[in-house]
Amino acid sequence: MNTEFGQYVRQRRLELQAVRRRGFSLRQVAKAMGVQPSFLSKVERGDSGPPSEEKIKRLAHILGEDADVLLALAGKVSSDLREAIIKRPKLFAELIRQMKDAPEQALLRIAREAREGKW
Amino acid sequence: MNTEFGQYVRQRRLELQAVRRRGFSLRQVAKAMGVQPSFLSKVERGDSGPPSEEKIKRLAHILGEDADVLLALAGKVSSDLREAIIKRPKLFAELIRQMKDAPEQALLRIAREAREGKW
DNA sequence: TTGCCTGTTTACTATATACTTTACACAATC
DNA sequence: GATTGTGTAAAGTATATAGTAAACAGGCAA
Repeated sequence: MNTEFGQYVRQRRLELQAVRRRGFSLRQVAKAMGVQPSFLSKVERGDSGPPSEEKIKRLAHILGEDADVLLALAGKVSSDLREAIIKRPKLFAELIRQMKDAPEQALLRIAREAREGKW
Repeated sequence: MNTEFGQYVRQRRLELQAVRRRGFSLRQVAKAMGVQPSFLSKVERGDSGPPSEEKIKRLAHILGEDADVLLALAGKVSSDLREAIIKRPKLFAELIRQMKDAPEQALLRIAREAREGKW
C-alpha cells in the first residue's frame, strides 16, 4: 500500500541491527512498538498501510528518527499540529498556503526567528 | 457525535433561509452538497459525524463560509495544508509548534508579511 | 383534499483503518 | 537434534467513516 514508509523503516532498522547487533530484529522492534511481528513485517514490505500515529511515534523513538518525518512518510500529520491549526484555522491556513510557495530560505529565516522567540 | 459543527451549519442555513427566502431548505442544501437530506439532517443535529472534506467544502461555498473554518469545526484540516506540511515536515512542524504558543499579534504580523510576499 | 414541501426516523451498507491470531519454513545455537 | 530466533503467510476482527434508501408525519397552498 505505502512502500516508501516501510522501505525507509526496514532500511533504518537493518542499519541499526548491523551496528548495535542487539535489539533491532523485526520481532524485537515490533514488541517495543506494541504490535505483532506479522504486522510490522507487512508494514515494512508495504503490504499493509502504515501503523497508527501513536505506534509511528514509538517507532521513531526506537529508531532514533524524527517523528514528524516518519509520520510524513506515512502520509500523516501529528495530532498536536492538527489541533494547533484547528484552533486558529484562518490564520494558519493563510500562513501555510503562503509558506508552501515560499523559498526554503524564507522558511528557514522565519523558523530561526521563531526559535529565538522574536515576537 | 459532533454537535458544534452541526449547530453552526444549521444556524447559518436558517439565517440564510430567513434572508434569501429561497434555496436554503435542508433538502435543497443537501442536494447542492451532493448528499441525501437524511444525512444532512443527522449532521445538523449532531446525530452523525461530519461529512467528508469535499462535501464540507461545497457546503462552505453554499453557505458563504470560510472552508477552513468549517473544516476546523468538523475537526479536519484541508488536504492541501496537510500536503504542504508533509512535503517539509521538520520545517513546518517546528514553525507550527512555535506559532501555536505565540501571541496573536506575532501571528498577524507574520501573516501580513507573508501576504505582502516579504521574503 | 389532493399534492407538494418541510424535516426526521430507521435500517442498512460499503470501504478503510489498524490491527490480531495462528501457523509455517528456515537458520543458528546449545 | 531439540530449542530458540528469524521473517512471513493467511485469515479473521473491531471500529470508524461516510454515507444511502425508503418511509413517515406535519404544514400550506390551490
